[in-house]
Amino acid sequence: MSSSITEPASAPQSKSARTRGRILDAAAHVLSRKGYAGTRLVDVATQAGLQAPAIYYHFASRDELIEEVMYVGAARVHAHVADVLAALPAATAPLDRILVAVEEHLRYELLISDYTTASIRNANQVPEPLRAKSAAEEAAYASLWRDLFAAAQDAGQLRADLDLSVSRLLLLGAMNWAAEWWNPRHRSLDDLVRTAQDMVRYGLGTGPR
Amino acid sequence: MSSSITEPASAPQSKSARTRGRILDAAAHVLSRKGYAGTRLVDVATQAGLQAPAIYYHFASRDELIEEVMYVGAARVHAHVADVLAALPAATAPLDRILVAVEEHLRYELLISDYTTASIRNANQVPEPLRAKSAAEEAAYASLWRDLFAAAQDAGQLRADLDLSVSRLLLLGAMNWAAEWWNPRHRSLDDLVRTAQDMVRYGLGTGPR
DNA sequence: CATGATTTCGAATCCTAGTTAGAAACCGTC
DNA sequence: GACGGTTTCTAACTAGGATTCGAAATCATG
Repeated sequence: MSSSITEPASAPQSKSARTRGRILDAAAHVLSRKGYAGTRLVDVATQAGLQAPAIYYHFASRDELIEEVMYVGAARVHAHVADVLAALPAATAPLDRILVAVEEHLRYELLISDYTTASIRNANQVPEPLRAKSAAEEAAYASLWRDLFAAAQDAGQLRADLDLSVSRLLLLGAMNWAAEWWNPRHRSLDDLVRTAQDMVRYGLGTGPR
Repeated sequence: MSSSITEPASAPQSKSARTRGRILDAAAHVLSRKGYAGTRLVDVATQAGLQAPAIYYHFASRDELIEEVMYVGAARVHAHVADVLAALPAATAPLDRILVAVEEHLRYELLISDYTTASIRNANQVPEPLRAKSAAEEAAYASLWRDLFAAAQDAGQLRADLDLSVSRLLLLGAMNWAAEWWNPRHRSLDDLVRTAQDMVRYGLGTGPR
């Protein structure tokens, strides 16, 4: 019930809680690949190693399951990036904070979490009622980025004429879209991170080349 | 039958051809919003102003209809951007060509075509067999961009150390993702275009600030 | 190891949506 | 304004998939 952010995959938890977690993982996996309407409980169950009806012991309905995946997806990147930023030395320059956020967002999205790609890809596909919880989370995350940009511009580290809103959305888009093409086998994540950071440094920033 | 790229919405064509076009338009509309599995023929029919079974007079199956939407979506942006580039003075600098391509891709995607957003959003959701035709088209379009980037780097207009492949994909991603958030009511498309171009000019290019 | 609670399963139900068939409506043409 | 072809409709048919139900299996604990 206390569907907090659901521990990534560590806590020893009760038997039931772990099965529940396995179902959520499976749902995230399927949802991120097949989309909202394409997510069948049979597939989720198979992936989780049980039969479809068993899902109903842990979730009231398919929609509730999906709603939670969407929420967890949004909440986790947010929490992860926020944590890393909070751990930074207070003196860290605003632009450097953005660069860190870029790196962490990309790594989390591409390495860790089916949840995040599921929530990203289905943000506009899931029916309204299911979006409430995750939308709030996304808004909060957007806010974090807005603050990062504002701080950087105040510090004169972003071009003064920059449209903060548009450039922020373009940047997030470039990163989110990476899930569509990035492939661990062909590309180094380090290169991707570096290239994205350079796009910020040189494309948005005021520093020297 | 000669499902070429299907005229955007002008040609006087036969009665039948126009209904067929209306169905395709409707399918693109629904597909871009609901995803592959969520695209119901009833919705497509309603949107096109007829009953679901009527669709079968023009298309052999739901999948065939969707396959064509995907193909047309990919083909049209490609054709549009290619045409505009071809009409440019031969002397146009490589970097300027990229800026033009950025502008045209964005305008086409956001203003003209549900097809394009449909094909973009569902590229990874549509089952393999349906992807063949559109995938080929997308590959050709990717190739166009690869050439643009290569030419610009050869001309010394892109940073020499730039990872062409990764930066190209990030740029395309930023643009494709714009369909998820850009709203004609709140944002000016001109601002978006300008900001995206600046990201290229300053973020990837070698020119002066 | 017996017992009650927890968890999962197989079978059945019900609804949705793709598809088909045949009948009507429409359209241009003589 | 009747006729043959074209286009669309209404009324089934069917399969897939969410959900429910009650029985089985599993588990923890005395």
